[in-house]
Amino acid sequence: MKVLQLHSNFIEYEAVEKEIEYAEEITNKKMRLEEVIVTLVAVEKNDNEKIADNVINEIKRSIDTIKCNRILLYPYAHLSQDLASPQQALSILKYMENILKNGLEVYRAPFGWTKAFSISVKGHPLAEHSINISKTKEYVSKALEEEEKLRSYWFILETDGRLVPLEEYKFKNKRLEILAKYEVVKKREVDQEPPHIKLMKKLAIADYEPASDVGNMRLYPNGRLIKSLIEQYVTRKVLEYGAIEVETPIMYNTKHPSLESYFNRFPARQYTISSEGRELFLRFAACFGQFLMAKDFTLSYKQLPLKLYELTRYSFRKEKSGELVGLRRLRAFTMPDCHALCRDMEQAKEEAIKRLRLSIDTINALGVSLDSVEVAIRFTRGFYEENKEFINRLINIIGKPALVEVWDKQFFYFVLKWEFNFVDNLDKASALSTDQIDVENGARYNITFVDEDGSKKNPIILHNSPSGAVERVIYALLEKAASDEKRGIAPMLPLWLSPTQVRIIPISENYIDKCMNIMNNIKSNNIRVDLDDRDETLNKKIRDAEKEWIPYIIVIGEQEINKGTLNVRKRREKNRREVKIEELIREIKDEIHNMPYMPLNMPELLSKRPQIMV
RNA sequence: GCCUCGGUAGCUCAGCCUGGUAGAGCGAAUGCCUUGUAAGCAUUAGGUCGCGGGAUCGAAGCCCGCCCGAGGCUCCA
Repeated sequence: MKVLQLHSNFIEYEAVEKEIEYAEEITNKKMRLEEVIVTLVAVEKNDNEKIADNVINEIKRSIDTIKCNRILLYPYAHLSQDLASPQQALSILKYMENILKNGLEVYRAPFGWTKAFSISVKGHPLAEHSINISKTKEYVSKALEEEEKLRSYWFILETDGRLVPLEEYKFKNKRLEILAKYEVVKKREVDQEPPHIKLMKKLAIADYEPASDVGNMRLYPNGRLIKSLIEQYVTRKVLEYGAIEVETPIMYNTKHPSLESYFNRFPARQYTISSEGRELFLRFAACFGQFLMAKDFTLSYKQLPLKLYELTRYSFRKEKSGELVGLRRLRAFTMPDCHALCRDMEQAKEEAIKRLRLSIDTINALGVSLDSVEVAIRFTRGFYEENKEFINRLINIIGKPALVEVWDKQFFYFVLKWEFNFVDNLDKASALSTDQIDVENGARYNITFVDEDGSKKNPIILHNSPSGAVERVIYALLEKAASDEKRGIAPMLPLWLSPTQVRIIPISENYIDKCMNIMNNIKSNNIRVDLDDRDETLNKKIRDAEKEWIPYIIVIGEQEINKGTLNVRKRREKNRREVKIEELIREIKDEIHNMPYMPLNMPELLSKRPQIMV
């Protein structure tokens, strides 16, 4: 709604002729008012009573300052390019008139007439005031709306394939029980903040960015380094599995037919932006881009399964503002997204098994581990009846009981979905790795391959994120560290992810040169090493290094220089020992094995570093 | 969106109830100290107390309005 308020000495208008069919019937064609706030109003397409309420509040606010309580509502279409229908506009105008009458002297010029008018506007600074309030259009997918009506049946799937109704199951695993309650009852009362939020700030990994939208984080150098290493590892893993990496746009036209219907099958909220009259939305996964690309491929059954991969930086989901928590739940996040186009259900099932193994390997290597994750599998009853053996294979590989949700009919685009849920220190569950068997989008996006008999067919598509969102992996690692700390274990990140792996501390500035030599030696072995050259006491430097969770601390003084050894303090073992430099390098390289390496993401001298957090 | 809490120095926070010269610790700068495994000492700089209005001789504090942020609830990667 667009409104222009004019504090006037007088206005005179005359209704000349009906402009539209819906014009109001009127008695007084001429009108003159004095000492009045003329309020020109254009009602726009998406306006409703709630918006009208907001406008009324604005109007009242300015009236209070002007101290004039006579007001003329004057329909004035030319304020907007995006008008509501006449019926809608008139009903909202009448609504506003009624509300405003409560306490004000309100007149309304007739709607739907061509009018002649003269006006004399006062000259004071507050005499003219414009108001523009409009609904930010939010698309809510049908899937999201209908999900609420969805009827689910819950079970626990035993590793021998037995499906035990949830209410009959005796839980041996507390976390699985937590996940089950979490999913089924869908309610948890907790009033603490999750421990990873303080940690992500203290370790200078990530923080909120008030100048952005909520759920869009800033990543400090440590966070960028950690995230980059995880991204590299997952990407390498997926490429080794045989996927082809591509890159696709992050925004799409809402009017595209495939997207519009897909959108209505995916339960998520979107960011939308308009540009040159088009409505665009930001992707919530890499599906669209990859499918739109795949439909232009010429494919034979011989080339299937075809695996496409993209690391989406970013995927956007406009979660309700109150749902966003630290690194657990974001509006912009990075997600590896790997689709496999399969010839038929048989091939899809074979491929799904491979991808389950891939996902298990991936989270194990990342340091989250299958042990610290609870599995949920969801499928339609029909799929289960026909594929019991396949589901047995899944649970066999997983090797522990899983929560099962069964739907009577197919509600989403997939017939089966599994995910690994990390349960945190406050018993909150959130999904990491996932895979889905999609039987709709091949046709929806018109992706085709030529089968053995020469006919064109649509592939079955698998949607796998082997690690889940990268930010969420970091969240899981921090929550694990916090839980270690609670149990009296020194918290730390996996060695390959530690921003500094080795810190060298000279006893005094006299040894800095020698330390530089040692540092360069270690660095040449692809180990992240830095040097605390600040003018602080030894104790202070040790303390600071411990606060940063640095896995190896080396103190260098006269003794070490003379002996040619290193005095190493190892965080996890809380001990000190003397080793030769080659031994230390060997030990570290063995532990990192072949996980990715990136150099230090800060100056190697601490004295040259900006101080980021307390 | 709803509920709750919050916004004071670069950071963490005290002061607010009961109005009267704006505080501490950490960090920073400078100097002293030259260190043997989790905080050495001193000095200095640093604030539009989120914004606007009201009542008051006087507001960080009381009243009203607004803005911003966080956590929780529903959900997902």
